[in-house]
Amino acid sequence: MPHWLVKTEPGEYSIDDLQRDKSTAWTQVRNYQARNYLREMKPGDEVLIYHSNAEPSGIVGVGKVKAAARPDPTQFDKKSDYYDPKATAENPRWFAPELSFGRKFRKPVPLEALKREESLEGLQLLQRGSRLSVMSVSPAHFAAIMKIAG
DNA sequence: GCCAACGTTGGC
DNA sequence: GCCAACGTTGGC
Repeated sequence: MPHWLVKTEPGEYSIDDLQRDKSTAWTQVRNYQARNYLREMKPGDEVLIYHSNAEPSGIVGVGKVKAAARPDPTQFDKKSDYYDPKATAENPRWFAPELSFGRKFRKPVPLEALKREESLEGLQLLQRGSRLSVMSVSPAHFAAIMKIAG
């Protein structure tokens, strides 16, 4: 079973917001590689939640895919910053799965700590210049992160 | 199809 | 706020 990691800026939408909402449509992703990962997500898949531009940035908890990706409604909303004039109802470009809250780590695992872990070598998040906001995580890396988080 | 210019991400 | 590293756009 694949595992995933999604980034979010806590000022925009934090894991606390997800906990409050119980689940949310993971909208507003506008990058093709990330989009492709979102479309691969299946109900039950586990998803690490990462806070970027945070103090400190790091993995703060875990959620679960509740429903596979459907067209992201923000692409059709002319008033949205995420409106995409090239997207149509027949041919949507962007997709959003429904993610549900799982648990919040007692202590976040900061990026600094992730970098120090030999067991996390090769993790996409840690690759130079990696800016992807959605990525896959190998079972071994996922297990290692859960172990660090306690 | 190349590539310069521009925009964005995200750590620091 | 800076800036490296990418991604995207658009002229040619």
